[in-house]
Amino acid sequence: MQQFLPILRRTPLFAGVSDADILKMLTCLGARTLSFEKRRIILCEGSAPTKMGLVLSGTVLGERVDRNGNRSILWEIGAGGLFAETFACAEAECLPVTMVAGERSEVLLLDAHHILHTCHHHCAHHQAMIFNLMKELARKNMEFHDRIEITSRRTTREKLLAYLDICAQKEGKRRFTIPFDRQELADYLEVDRSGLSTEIGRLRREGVLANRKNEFELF
Amino acid sequence: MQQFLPILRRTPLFAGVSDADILKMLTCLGARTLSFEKRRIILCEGSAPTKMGLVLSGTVLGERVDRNGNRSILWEIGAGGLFAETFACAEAECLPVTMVAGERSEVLLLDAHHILHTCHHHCAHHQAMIFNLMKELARKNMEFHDRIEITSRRTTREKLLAYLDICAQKEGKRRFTIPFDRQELADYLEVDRSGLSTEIGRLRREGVLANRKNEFELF
DNA sequence: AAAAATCCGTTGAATTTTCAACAAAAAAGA
DNA sequence: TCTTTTTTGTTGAAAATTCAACGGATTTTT
Repeated sequence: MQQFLPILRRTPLFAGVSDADILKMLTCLGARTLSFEKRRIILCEGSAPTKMGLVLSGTVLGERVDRNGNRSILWEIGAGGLFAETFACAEAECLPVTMVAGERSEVLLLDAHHILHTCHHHCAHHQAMIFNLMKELARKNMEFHDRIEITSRRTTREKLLAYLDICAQKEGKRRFTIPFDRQELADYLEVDRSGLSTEIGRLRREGVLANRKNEFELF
Repeated sequence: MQQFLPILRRTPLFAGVSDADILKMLTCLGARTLSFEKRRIILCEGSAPTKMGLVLSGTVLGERVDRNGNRSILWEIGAGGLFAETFACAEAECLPVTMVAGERSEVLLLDAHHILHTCHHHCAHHQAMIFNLMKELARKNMEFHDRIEITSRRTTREKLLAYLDICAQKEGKRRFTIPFDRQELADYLEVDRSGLSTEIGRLRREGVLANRKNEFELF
């Protein structure tokens, strides 16, 4: 596990915990690392949320598919990010989403039970971890607001512009690369892919933006 | 505050705390009760999230309005429910939503600072409260999934049916009363009000459901 | 380097939503 | 009770989305 310490240190879950203690806690939490190829399922909708995950490398997508086959992407989680912590903390009956690797990725899976129910060895850190989890849950909750800011718009054009605005804001530049391909972007915005392509073309012709593949620039 | 104990006891924030301790904590948390007429703003978008709220009676709606004047309703919170805890816990810069009274309501406002940063008097309960908050944040987070299950659908008809299905499931009956009027329901589903009315009429004619005002029955 | 698979942009037709306006019904107020 | 206000249902026209299909471009695999 040693090799992952640089990432684990910067993780919300272990904020303020020393390296030595992180390693101790990992065994206590039943941590194990796993690798996944692109598109492979990490946690499957309907399964019991007994584990939460931590992205060591690559990216993980949270998605769901409705009966009509429309996929929605809920999160895109990069290295250092947590996933499935919500369902573990809520002690939900079954996962309402599927977590898949967005690219070749390594993840750490932790036993949720050991996080929620105090153990005897590391109680001092346990309280810190609960606090960290609370902060992280609040942050995740806020993230939904960005998504609602986007998906509540009525037209493809407005959704796309709202999304790009938020990206530019987060990046601090008017030029940035988005982490989605076209289909994934459509599934994140909850619109039709072809309509999205059309709209991007239109905005480009209107001089509102420029793009080459996933690299966008707003004018 | 005595008169509100029956509600406060059943509140997620004070789960497992004795009546006497609840009362002690209320003063520690700078609690004060306020009354609001229907439609009155309780917390305003853009203000600093220094307080979180607890519904003592009535209902509170969380909403936001985009530049085109489309309102989205994010939550409908009944007696005993918490609100604005996310922004307090995330220590956000400003509120991204507005909380308004859905009807004549009484609410308790608590200083967020005192919840996140330990005080000397009630540390034992403080830890319990952090844990309760974590659970509540996770639950709120899960609630978003119901809303996404609804708003990710592409048509008004599908959104409405998804919503009614979830209502029926929660209620455990095929007959139930929804907490929204037509405009509010449209703003929750993020569709056009007139289109929603048309769709309800169509579903009624097709024999899929029956309704009288806000009382629905699914067949 | 060639072949296969995937991704992306475009198009047109069908479906659906939105918007504005209006009237009936219901609720609130005088 | 009567009046006023608010809510709800309807309609038709304009706008937007979805869907299916296709070809070219790019990437991956062999």
